[in-house]
Amino acid sequence: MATSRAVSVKDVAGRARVSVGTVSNVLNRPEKVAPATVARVQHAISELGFIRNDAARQLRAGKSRALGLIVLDVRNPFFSSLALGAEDRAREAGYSIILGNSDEKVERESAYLDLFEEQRMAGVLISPFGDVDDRLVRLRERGTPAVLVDRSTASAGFSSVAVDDVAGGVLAGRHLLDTGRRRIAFVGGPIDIRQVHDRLTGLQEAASSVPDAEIEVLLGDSLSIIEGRRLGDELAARPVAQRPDAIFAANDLMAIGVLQALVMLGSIRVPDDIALVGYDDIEFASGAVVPLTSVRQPAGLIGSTAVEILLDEALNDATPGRSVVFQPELVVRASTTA
Amino acid sequence: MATSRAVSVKDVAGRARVSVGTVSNVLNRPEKVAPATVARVQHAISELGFIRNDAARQLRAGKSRALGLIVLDVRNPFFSSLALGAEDRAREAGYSIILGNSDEKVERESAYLDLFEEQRMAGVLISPFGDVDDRLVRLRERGTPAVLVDRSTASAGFSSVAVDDVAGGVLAGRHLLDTGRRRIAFVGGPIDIRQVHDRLTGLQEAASSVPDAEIEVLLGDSLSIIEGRRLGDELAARPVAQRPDAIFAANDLMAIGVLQALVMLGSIRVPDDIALVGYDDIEFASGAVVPLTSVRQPAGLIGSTAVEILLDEALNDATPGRSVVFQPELVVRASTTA
DNA sequence: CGCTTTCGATGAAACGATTTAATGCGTGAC
DNA sequence: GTCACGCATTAAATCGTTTCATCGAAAGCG
Repeated sequence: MATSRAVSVKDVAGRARVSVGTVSNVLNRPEKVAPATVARVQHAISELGFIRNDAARQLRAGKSRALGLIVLDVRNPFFSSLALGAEDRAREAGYSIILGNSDEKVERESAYLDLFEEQRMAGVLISPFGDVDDRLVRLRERGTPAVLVDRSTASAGFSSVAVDDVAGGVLAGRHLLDTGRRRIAFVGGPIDIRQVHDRLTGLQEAASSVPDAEIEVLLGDSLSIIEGRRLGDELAARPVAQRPDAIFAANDLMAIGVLQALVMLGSIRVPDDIALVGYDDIEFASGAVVPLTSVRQPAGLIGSTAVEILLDEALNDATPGRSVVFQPELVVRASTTA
Repeated sequence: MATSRAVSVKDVAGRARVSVGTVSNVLNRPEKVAPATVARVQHAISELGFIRNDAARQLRAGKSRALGLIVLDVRNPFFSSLALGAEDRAREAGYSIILGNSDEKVERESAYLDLFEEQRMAGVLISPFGDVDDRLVRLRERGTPAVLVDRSTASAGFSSVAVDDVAGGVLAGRHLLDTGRRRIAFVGGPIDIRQVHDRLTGLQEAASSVPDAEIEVLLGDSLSIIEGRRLGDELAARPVAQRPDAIFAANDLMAIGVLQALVMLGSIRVPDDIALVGYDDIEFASGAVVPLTSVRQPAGLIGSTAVEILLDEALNDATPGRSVVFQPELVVRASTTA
């Protein structure tokens, strides 16, 4: 490597004939420095092509200027939108977002928490999969606040931003029941994912007021298109009499998978034979084979609100434990109405 | 804050009655330390809950253990998959990925490059939007190699991993022509995005051998569903005689938008009235209103290969300028065949 | 003309880990 | 009994920035 040794504040100071302290001041509070000196230093900076070393800065500061975000699945458009909302809000405040993908796996989730801990993140946003309360408490003790996204029950006094998933489940269930469906299958992922659990609870709640309503629960390994298709295939393979007349999928990814299994492979008509409701209202829901009725969540807003709260706790020592809950909204499309 | 001051190697050393150097050795090369000492130190570490400060480590090392990845749009499943492939490969090597979203904007792209430069990234992967060659050259001079993803022409001697987009365009074009289409509209985004340019070039190349083939070019502001829908609406609003009989969209997002405009709003039949080909073959393509014929790219493989090359350059000083080009593959579905 | 402010700039001391050259110590060879 | 050697450990230097106490000079005031 012909790379010459990196240029530091020391070099800049030498070139501009000032002390390193002054260079630092020019960088961080130029108003405290005489205009002529500022100009001289800045000239030296650009002449030498000086770039501030963030590691040194962080070491001194004891804290990073980044926020960690751990989501269940980056490939889910709901989470990409959430991440985008978070990123935009963070950037306004001069922070950046480090995105981690737990992929619904505890080891990966835990590995990212380790990483964020080593990096002394200014704060952590997490859509938890495993039981991370202890980890988050430890982080908080070390001065890194955490905010739970997409989880309404504020465990261990953490702030949270979420959508009322039980209400969402009720919305979906009631809609299906209102349109005359009685045998509803819930197609979900791991039940220990809180979202899955709550949406199912909402569905059951809606069904409890309708005497002849039956609910069947099918759980896959993950909330993905593939798993949706697998469970859809299972349903399609049944004799007609044993099929449900409606399906509520835990998210749109699964719903799209189910749709593929029913309509494209199983030649079952949606909604005529089976009605279908998804969750999240991702952009692709309206463009599906049969446009999907879905429970909409304001993904970007969740992300930006969570960052807002997190920064408030990180910068202003705001008390944690705040809990923002958005209300979901049912978007009716062809998959449930003729 | 009741937060007690952070525990450092010094505290661990004190507790284990060894020097800080030994603690560092236990952390980084335990085999150099007597087993009994290792045990004692590790015991102290867990007793005190010591977490290594990455900033200090990096400062000393002069280099981060992270790779930066800048993509045009995280919400595009193609890029999420690419990012996932990159992340997996990086993790195997003990590196992490910092994901940046340029959103097809030069300022944001540039801001991420600044950030990565300040962080002394071990390497940078970028799917470039603006003209970033100068920036990348500067990074390289400072010891941070860069690999271009999704861009085949290796500018300024950088390595690159991409798919032959011209070939992809030819594939799409030839398929449409083979199925009897003659008036083909290309629906794309900013033509200065290389992918858009090359895919169009491929289409034109395919058309050049068919005398009565006509190509019309419609360019939107971004490669998104929304823009696709807007351009689709434009086409749908035309009198029938002035409509094309086929559309090649620059990516699946646009194709899905076009599809929504044609089928759901414009009641134009696909493929009967107009055939449609997309690009990327994202997971949602097969589940679209009309399952989409698309040109498939191995997104995850592109990501992992790029990381592989990048790490090779970063760690082993491998010579840059390597260029890996994957061949695209046409996946035919209902949007082009009855 | 002295005395106090004010302003700008300085220099040294952190921050927390890694790395090096040096040290102590016991062992085996002669 | 001395010397050399290998091994485990240590002490000190280092990375590049920020911060804080300090200092000098110029300016304001009576």
